[in-house]
Amino acid sequence: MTETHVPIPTLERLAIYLRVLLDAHEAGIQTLSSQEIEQHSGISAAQFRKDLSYFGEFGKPGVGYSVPGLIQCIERILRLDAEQPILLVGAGNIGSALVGYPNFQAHRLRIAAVFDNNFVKIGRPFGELVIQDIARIKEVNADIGARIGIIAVPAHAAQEVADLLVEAGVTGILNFAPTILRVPKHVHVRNVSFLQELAVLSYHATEDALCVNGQVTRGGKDGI
Amino acid sequence: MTETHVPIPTLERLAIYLRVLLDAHEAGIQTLSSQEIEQHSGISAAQFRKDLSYFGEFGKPGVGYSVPGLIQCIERILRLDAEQPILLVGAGNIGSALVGYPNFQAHRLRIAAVFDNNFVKIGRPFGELVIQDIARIKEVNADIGARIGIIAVPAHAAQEVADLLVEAGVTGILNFAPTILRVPKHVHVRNVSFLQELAVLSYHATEDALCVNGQVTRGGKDGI
DNA sequence: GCGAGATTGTGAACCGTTTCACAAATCGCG
DNA sequence: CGCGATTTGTGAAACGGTTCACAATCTCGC
Repeated sequence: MTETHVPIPTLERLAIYLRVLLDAHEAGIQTLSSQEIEQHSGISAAQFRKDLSYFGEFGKPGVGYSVPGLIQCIERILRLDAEQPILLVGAGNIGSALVGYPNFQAHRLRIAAVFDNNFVKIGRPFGELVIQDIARIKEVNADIGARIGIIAVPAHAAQEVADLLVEAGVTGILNFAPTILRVPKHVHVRNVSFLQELAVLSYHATEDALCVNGQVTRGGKDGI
Repeated sequence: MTETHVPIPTLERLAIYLRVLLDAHEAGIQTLSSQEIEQHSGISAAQFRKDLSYFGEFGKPGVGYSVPGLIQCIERILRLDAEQPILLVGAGNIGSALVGYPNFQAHRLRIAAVFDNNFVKIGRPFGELVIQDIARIKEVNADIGARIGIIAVPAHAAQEVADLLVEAGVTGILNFAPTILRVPKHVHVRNVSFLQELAVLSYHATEDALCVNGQVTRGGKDGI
């Protein structure tokens, strides 16, 4: 375990392992081998061990991993051992789904404030929160100290919101708007695009041979 | 361009290019070079050209790519040239956000039916649709012929829904439930996990040195 | 028609992640 | 205690995707 850069895929899988471990813990299981983790997660035992090796040694040869112990370690790695406050921008459909999402709690993720720019919505209740004016986001986050923001606004407003989030001190953005965000190097962005996901599925949906492109694309004098 | 396997990341990017092209088309732009695509998409020009090379030759050296022409080609590749009907299972918060999502239309993706198992919800309107009994999904899809399904139900029900979707003829599943789905080899699954995304951001949120694991994890006689 | 300039398509090099395979560690049982 | 069975942690090999670099192609203007 050399103190090196951790691959993003490893971090993504860490969250999966954590879920498996929490389920096992719920079921009263005390120990799990990498083999058993593979069974429950669909991720190979070797991959699991390699992923953990970026952070240290957590298992016992011949035995496996202590479920509660590993839960604690992964939570610490992912900074989910203390409550992680989150700013949500956009009180629309997606924002609504997020504040109502039941699984955040178990991971100590908490949407601590909701913002919108629509003055009709500002002041209204939203889940257990009240929608606040996006203009006040920096001021509000001075109290909250959130490092993570979620953008759930239309594409045309996303960049502006991103700028505001960064200014408010956020270093990680979960972006639901279908746009490329420009942010400073120290800010991490993760995009969630339903369209992208469905497009990939759409490609696989029909297994017909793809129409050959040569003719179609090289026909007319002005190209494709 | 050898008829080879297309990497998933390439398909994902294809959807991004399509969005950029549609925007450009909207703006009346007729031609775009890979360099300009890079500007708008954040994806390198070389990557763009390589991605397209899996499917044929779509550009003209010295000129670039015809915007309307390339839109048509990518739509055909992604099977978005004809309307792609989709089955949605789960009339909760996430399902609600999806039927209200405005961007599907431009990509010819249409949620053609909504299902739930809650008899209180069945028969109620949901967006422009009416919630139907999940028990009838196979029967209903015999008419619709959808190849794509979306799972927006709690984790404990997800596998059962997946089985029903497969039986109804679906070959691609977009899964919002935090579970590993077991499906036949010919079915493609894509998982969307808010928790996973936020966990990765959470890891980066604090740049403190990670607590060294040696002591913490190897202390007690029963390991971690 | 032809040369200058621009841009594509793609084999080859590169790089990071995944998989493999095995030495080292631990446990249980006689 | 010592041996066999089990499982970890990790270098090394294999793999797959990305980047590079350049020949081939095309346009434009003179």
